[in-house]
Amino acid sequence: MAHPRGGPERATIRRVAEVAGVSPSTVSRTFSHPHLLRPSTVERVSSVAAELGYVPDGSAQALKTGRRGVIGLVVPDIANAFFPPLIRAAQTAAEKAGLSTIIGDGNEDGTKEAAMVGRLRGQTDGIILASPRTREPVLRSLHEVTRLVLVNRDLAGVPRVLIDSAPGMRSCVRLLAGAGHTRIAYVNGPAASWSNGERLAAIEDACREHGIALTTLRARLPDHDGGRAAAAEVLELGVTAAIAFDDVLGQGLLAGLAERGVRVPHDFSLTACDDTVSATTYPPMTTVGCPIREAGVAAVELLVESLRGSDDGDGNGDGDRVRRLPAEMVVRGTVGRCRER
Amino acid sequence: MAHPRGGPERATIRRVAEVAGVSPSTVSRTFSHPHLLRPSTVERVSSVAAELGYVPDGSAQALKTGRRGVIGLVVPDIANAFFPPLIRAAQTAAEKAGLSTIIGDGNEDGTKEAAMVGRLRGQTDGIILASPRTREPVLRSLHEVTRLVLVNRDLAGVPRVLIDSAPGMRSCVRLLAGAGHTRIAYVNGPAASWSNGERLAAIEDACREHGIALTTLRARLPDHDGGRAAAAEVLELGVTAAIAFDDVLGQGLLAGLAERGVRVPHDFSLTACDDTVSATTYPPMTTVGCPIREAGVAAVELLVESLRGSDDGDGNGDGDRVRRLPAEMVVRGTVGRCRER
DNA sequence: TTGTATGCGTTATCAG
DNA sequence: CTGATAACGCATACAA
Repeated sequence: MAHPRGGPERATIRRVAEVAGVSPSTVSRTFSHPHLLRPSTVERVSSVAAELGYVPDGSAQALKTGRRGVIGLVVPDIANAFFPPLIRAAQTAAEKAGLSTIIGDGNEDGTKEAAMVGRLRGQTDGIILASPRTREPVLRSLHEVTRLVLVNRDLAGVPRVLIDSAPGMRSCVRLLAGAGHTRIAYVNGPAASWSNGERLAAIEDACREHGIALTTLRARLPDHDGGRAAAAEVLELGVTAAIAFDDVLGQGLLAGLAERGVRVPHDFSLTACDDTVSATTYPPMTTVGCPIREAGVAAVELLVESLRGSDDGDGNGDGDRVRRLPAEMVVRGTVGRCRER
Repeated sequence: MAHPRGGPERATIRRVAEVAGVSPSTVSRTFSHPHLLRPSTVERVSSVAAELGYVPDGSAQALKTGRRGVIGLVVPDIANAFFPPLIRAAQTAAEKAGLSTIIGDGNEDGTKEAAMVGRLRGQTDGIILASPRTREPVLRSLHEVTRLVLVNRDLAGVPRVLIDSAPGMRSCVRLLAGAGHTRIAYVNGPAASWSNGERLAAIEDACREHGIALTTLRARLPDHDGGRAAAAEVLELGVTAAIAFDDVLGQGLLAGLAERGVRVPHDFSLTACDDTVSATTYPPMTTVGCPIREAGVAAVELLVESLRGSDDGDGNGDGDRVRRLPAEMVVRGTVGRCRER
């Protein structure tokens, strides 16, 4: 009915030109450079175009101009609560720059991730890789052939935005120290995660400074169930507080503790990182508020810069472009005074 | 460094042909129809292409073939926990069909949503609209000019997949009735939501059947805080159980009840819908497990069918394509025997 | 099995 | 301010 056969007959620039009684160039200019045309012409052509349901064919535009108007955004796992806000912010920022966003899911797998980038290369103007699991040399060779921006991966020479969770992590340790805790545990995140390394280092450092004994462990999987299972292990350690790699793990820990009758923050203290779900736990969780949205926007900005930088023949912009965004602690309700158990 | 100026010099099919000592069409066939070529030729061309970092230009392919290899997926809010799993599943299914996915965020705004679709129209082969907030006539006119698939919106004539939460909702009412509850409340979701209407109707029906008195209310906003605030209101109603439109609202309710010292399920019973976060609440929430991933896959399948249907000149497929996916109750720990308060 | 020629829809360049 | 023309990179019909 709507599409009798062969799909909707897409109106072309030529058809609009015919009906409007102008040349194809004029139709083109109506959409790309209306300021070069007499207002009345723009008006007339526009209305004809609307009537015919004409939309410029992106493929043809891309072929001619070399700009596809599409960027790629590859994340390890769309369903991980960390990424949707980032995606949303990036997508909005990109749209403002007239860019659409293709999402790629790397499935927490560096190889798949790299393959995605390879695929996307032919359909996009540039790609943002968030928390890439890809190995460094591969990442570098990808950067040779595509405009790349990294999020939370520190690779000199590649434009990148880094969320610096160290200050927030230090604050957490300080908060725990102030509450009298002297033995705490850190529950690690994914091994391939740059952020995990950074967080661990900051915590180790702060613990040294405050004379706190730190034990580290790794959940079976860095997800909710992993955290829940890790609760038992944490309790056996004889610590009075724990810091989780991220909110998901923290929330799992919280559930695991509740299941075992351990009341937070009365009997045990807990902090996490990211502020993705900690406002919705009960009790609300003290965490480190990562500027996830800002990171998404910054990544798009870097990419857009890089895109523009290649429009003029000038090859500047050689500076090592990095944007560091500090993450600060958000105090909620999961830290209490130390009580020996 | 990597991109001296003018960006990475993209290798073209012609350049590969030169280096490999074959004609451009042979290079083309190497990628599109390798079976038409002598294996040794494919081998040689492939290696040259790899060396040069050649990737077929999507825009040129699209222009020539009329197939862009990209579909659009527009959702009201990427950050809403309901959509990431759907996006992920759809994206994976699309990839298997050789399609990339552009995500659009409609910002819970029908007008923006429609504008997004208009924009995406020129860059995609078809668009999936999940839980569209767009008004029916607009949706219909969009369908005139683009291949469209709807999720959770029942518009005759437009291919659509509908998650039927009615059976699950009925089960919830039955479960509550069995536990002795005779007065319950339903906390509504977004007014423009088709799903909310369906759920409410099913609950009303089941309550009649079981002789349960139903009160309905609407949270300020259908989010976590809205649910938390609604807890007070629900308690004043004098009901002994509540059903929330979705998990997010339910989780908020759970938090609000906990804050007021009401223990779930001992003092009060609660169920929700979607199964997005209810496995991670404490206690884990009894809910209705919507086949979100299946819906995403089904939507892609419908779209792919529709895409293929227009390849051959045959204009069949006029049947009203609908896929209904039943949602069943998932029992967890938030329903207990009725205890008058 | 491979090469040659043409055109997809658009925009940039150049004339007028 | 507007029109004619060529070319973007590729896939295909046709020729060899």
